[in-house]
Amino acid sequence: MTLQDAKDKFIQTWGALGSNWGINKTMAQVHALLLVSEELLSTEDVMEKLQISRGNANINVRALIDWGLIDRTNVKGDRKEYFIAEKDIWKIATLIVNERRKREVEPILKALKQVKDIDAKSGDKKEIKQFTDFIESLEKFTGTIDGVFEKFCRADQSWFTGTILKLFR
Amino acid sequence: MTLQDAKDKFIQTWGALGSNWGINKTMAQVHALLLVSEELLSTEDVMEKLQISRGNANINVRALIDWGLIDRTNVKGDRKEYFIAEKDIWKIATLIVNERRKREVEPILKALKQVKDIDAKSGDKKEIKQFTDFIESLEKFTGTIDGVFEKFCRADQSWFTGTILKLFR
DNA sequence: GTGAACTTTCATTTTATTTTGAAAGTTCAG
DNA sequence: CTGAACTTTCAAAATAAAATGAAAGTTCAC
Repeated sequence: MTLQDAKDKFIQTWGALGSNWGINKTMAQVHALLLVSEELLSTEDVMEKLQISRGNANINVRALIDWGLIDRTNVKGDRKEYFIAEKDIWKIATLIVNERRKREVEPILKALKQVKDIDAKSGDKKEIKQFTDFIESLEKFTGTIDGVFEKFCRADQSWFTGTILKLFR
Repeated sequence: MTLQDAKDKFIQTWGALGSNWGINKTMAQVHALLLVSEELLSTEDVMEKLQISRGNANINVRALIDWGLIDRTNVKGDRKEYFIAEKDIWKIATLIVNERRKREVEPILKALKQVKDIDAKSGDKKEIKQFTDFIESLEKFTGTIDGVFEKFCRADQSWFTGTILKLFR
């Protein structure tokens, strides 16, 4: 396999993986492309290398910027925008985890809270308690896991590898 | 809001959440329905309560059984199959994490391994090293995280709350 | 064995998500 | 200002994913 084949294959694979994780295929592919590119790439370059339309390239590049996974740069004497990816795996992971935390945990907790507001007359007392107990255990669990991930994102890698990993042998 | 409204809303919410996590909407809804049902439900019941077709109900119930999230039971004097959900949040979480680990980590590692087999003549030596170094850091990271989740799944809740949670304050 | 009760399959239809590309918007050197 | 270079938007088209339901398959009491 040539280096180019390997890069292409990596881009395809990363794209497929993205789909399993709620990140769309093209966004993941653009990310992968930038991860394995030495040089800065413009929207034009992304369009050409992945054979996608201008709109599609623009939207996904923008999303990656929102997530903090890539940055805009400028090249002197050129009006085009160029993009570069954060290459440190630890940083990539914390950016992704943090972004999903922000987008998802809040709505979950909000929905669970709403669902606990039940008219006492609407059902058997025991049955209502059973339901609200379940929802509360879900709320508590969600909060706990969220806390762990939040700390994970704020922590630096050495604390994690030094302190945490030992416990997970 | 009546108890029934609350249950319905929970089912809808859980379904929407599922979509964000690579679990299809109906599968998540069937799961939610069984989570908030006191009694055993048959395929027929699931079809009726969620207004879905027999095929759809069957496929998603089967998937939930594969994941270990629900069990089949039999009722004496009735040939129908009835289903019941595991209700302990900790168990639910570990079942899901473990299932996704099994399904996803193996393919990732396999793909990354393949992509490292690069013909040395196909590119600048330094460039090849840069790429394979990156892939290796990804492999290492994936393995580490996988290990953490594996331990998480095997651990019991008290070890987690007692030992781990303290470190994540 | 037989057939009623139940479960599974899968070609077709429906729904949801992504992509396209042309047009509108923005920026800035001259 | 002006217009060329570039970026963003969005309605329509294409693609992908999920649901339907009728038919085929299975099981088991009699």
